[in-house]
Amino acid sequence: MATGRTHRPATRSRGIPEATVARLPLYLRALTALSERSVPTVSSEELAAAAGVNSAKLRKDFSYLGSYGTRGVGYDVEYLVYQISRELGLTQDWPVVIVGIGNLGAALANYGGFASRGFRVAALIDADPAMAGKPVAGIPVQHSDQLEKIIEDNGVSIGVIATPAGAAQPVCDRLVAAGITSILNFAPTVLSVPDGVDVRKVDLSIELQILAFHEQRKAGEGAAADAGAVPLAPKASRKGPDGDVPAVMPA
Amino acid sequence: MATGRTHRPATRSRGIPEATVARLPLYLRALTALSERSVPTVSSEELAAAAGVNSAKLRKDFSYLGSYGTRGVGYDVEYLVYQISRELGLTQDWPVVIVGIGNLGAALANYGGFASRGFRVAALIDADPAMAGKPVAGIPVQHSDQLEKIIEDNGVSIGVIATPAGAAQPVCDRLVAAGITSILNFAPTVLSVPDGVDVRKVDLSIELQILAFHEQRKAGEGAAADAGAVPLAPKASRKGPDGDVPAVMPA
DNA sequence: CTTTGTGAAGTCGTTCACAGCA
DNA sequence: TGCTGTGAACGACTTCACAAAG
Repeated sequence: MATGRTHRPATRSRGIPEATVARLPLYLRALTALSERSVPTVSSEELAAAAGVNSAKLRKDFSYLGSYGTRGVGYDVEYLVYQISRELGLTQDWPVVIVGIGNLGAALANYGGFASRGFRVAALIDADPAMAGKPVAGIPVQHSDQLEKIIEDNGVSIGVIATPAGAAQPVCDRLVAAGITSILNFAPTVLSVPDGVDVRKVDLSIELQILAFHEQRKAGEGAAADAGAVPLAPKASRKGPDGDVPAVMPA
Repeated sequence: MATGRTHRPATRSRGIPEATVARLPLYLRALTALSERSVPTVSSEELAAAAGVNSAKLRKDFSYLGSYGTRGVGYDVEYLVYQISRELGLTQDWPVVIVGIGNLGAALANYGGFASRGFRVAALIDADPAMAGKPVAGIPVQHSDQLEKIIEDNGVSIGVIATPAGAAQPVCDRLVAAGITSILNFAPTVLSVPDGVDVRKVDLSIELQILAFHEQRKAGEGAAADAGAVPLAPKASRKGPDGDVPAVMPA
């Protein structure tokens, strides 16, 4: 995901597998729900069901964090909430900036899931001067001239990019130059960043395309199920220059 | 990802690895950009760079689709665009419904990346009667009473859930009952669905939490780098009931 | 007797490195 | 000669299955 070399391929010490890290927020969510219902303990089986994974995976995941369970009993909910929160770094406050306050940027600014997990929207930044000063989610939008100053003044290390694709790389470069070391990218572009900067991307249309792939398979299931090469090209070459290649993208 | 058993674990025939499927949209995006610049051919090396992966992976991915390249030359851009589009099922039109027209739902309705890839927003649905009739992104919002009818009338098989967490499972159940077989879930809940229904989820706060995890590591890097157990708990048990466990979630 | 924690086995995915074709 | 296509080696993640602990 991250372009930069970061997640210690060497040093082999307390490395939690990436796949495990990606599931910790899931466990935390399930545990928080249990905590709110004042449930004191859970078994790996119950918690796994609530998080949508299987229990062996969950136990192995937790084993990377330490031995936090009690055999024959299960896990103490409050204690686990705390341990996972700490592991994820959520016991501290993370100021974030959102750059690009269009529909998506505004939705992100309004999104409650951030604040409730220790992420504080420190600033909203947009390139459109007409936006400047207008409050979104109660926070006044600032012009991108101020980008560097805002990041330094607030000690921001996480940036969210919600600009159009074309603006994403320049914005990214400025964020990195200003000291940002983690970026969540919603723009449909590959960002290049120096080593030491993490990038994660969320591409809404990619998810739909993956669903479409599987959906297509379902449709062609009753019919010609497994008759070798189903609708594939003539297998060998078909290297006709082009011209008859159907137009796919609606401009 | 999907809760239901779907992706043929047996039958071993033309199975494209899930990891490859997830990258096809990435390649497609890079190829589309090349196509727009009228670039006729690309090498695996160039295309890999544009898509942000390494070239060996890309070649292996393409090998699952067939032999679409020319040794010594590279890949024909237009031809590949077509092949990948077809493989993903994007040569057909996919009507989708978006349920939950809050900030996020509205942003999704306005998102250009859907329409440009064969996804057509067939309807916007919300439970709030006050929203009914109000146009969002040029499409009038319909009340959720109509949900089943809308799905049947439009032959919709893909649904997007952008409701609050509490409403997601009931909405999901209704979508499935009405014939939806693919769901993109933005609500922060685990959805349970019957076999044969695919669910993919996008959780905005999870991505930030993963970034925070790595960010935390970076901070503690210069200091006590690899001194065994860094800040971890007393290793053995610490099973005190609770009470002194720090509060983590700000209510 | 219940449920965790974990070696060992199994599965999936990535990378290497080179044979084969244009 | 240049670049694709792919077995084979490698590494990461998952699942199994059971010993150990409460």
